[in-house]
Amino acid sequence: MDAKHTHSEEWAEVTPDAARRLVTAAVAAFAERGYHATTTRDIAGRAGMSPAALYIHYRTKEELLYRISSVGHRLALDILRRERDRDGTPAERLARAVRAFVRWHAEHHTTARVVQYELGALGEEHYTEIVELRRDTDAAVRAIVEDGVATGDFDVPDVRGTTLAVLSLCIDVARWFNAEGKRTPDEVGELYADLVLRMVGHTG
Amino acid sequence: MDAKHTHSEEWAEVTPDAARRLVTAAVAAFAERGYHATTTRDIAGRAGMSPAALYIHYRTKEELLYRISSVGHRLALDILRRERDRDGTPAERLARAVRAFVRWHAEHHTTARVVQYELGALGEEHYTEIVELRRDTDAAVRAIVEDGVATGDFDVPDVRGTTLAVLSLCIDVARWFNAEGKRTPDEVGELYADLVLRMVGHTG
DNA sequence: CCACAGCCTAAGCGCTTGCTCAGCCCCAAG
DNA sequence: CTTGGGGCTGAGCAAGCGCTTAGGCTGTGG
Repeated sequence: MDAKHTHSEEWAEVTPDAARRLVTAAVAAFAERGYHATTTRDIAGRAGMSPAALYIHYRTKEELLYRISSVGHRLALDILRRERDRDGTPAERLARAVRAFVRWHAEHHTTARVVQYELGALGEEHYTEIVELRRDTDAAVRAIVEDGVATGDFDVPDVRGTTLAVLSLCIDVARWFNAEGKRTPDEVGELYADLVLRMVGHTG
Repeated sequence: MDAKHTHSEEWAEVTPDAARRLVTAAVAAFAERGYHATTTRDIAGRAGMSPAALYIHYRTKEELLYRISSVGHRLALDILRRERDRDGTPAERLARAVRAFVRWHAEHHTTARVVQYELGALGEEHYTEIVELRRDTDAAVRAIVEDGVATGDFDVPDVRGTTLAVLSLCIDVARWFNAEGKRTPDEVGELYADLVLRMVGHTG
């Protein structure tokens, strides 16, 4: 997993070029209509190829979804882990983590939508693999919350429940965020960082 | 819209009996696999009928989804409006509204999942009709938040954004709630009411 | 020049989909 | 008993699905 995750380089690790074009086409289609309502012909068409070309790079349509889900989950997890491991007070680290995590979900809301809401379409083996990554995501946020409780900076009666709520809140940004709306990803990140600090009872 | 919305009477307004059996069968199937992955044969089978019987009560599969979505949205909206209009301080009213709204989403999480996450499969006319109900839902919560700001009980810099976040948080319960999990709907409602009061800066 | 591997397409196979239709059963009204 | 209509089924249609196959380009190494 590389350092830069800018918008244009989101799928840089997917090669060759044709395979990457298929991934971006599939993300657009899955986000718009959902996995099951998307046809392989639609994906191939958006990537400028014939339907058969898809099967040179991916064995099935589900494998395409798995690639997207796998890369997406790893990107999101890396964002949280990076902020968890940085210096600063628990409040600073939690605020930074939420800001970055929410910004990613807003900026890449099409990718995030597929990653977060199309899990159920994965095959059994792929699904259990992804669930593992989601447990790690939960653990990363919980670690920061627990640090804040230990130092006395946070007042959290139910750490697991609050962690779940924080993640749920941030993830759901992918569902409602609209690029044509009036809020920028930065603004949403800022608002949510403030709300989450309130949720953990940070008095500042 | 009637007073009681207990588990067994959720679809009491749908008649005749066969039409109601189809609705409950469709809710189960849509919640499990999603609208597009569910076949009319599966729905009819769960309701104990032949595939053709579905079309005596509903013109299309989409109309079944619309019925579910319409009834579900109205039930959820009524819960919020009832608490909005009751007596009490803004904090009490907001806490009660969140408790009841979250409890409904947890208890009826299969219905809620369909209602909240399968909107996109609705036809254009039905979709715009449902979006109207969702605007009303947002307005109901916002009214309570605004009351709290007016009385000085709440500290909310961004009313629209905070309202959006509160609703997003509550709605997402339908996605992750698991009936076999360790939290009861009541416990989740209690936790969430507390978290939401923190989000609106209620000092108590 | 040829050989060959990688990438691609046109055509289409087998199957499932949403939905239809002719006709049956059952029971209340005449 | 006859009539008629609502609720239902078995059979099946047209369309669209995921995916496969046979074969054609194109560029590189010998």
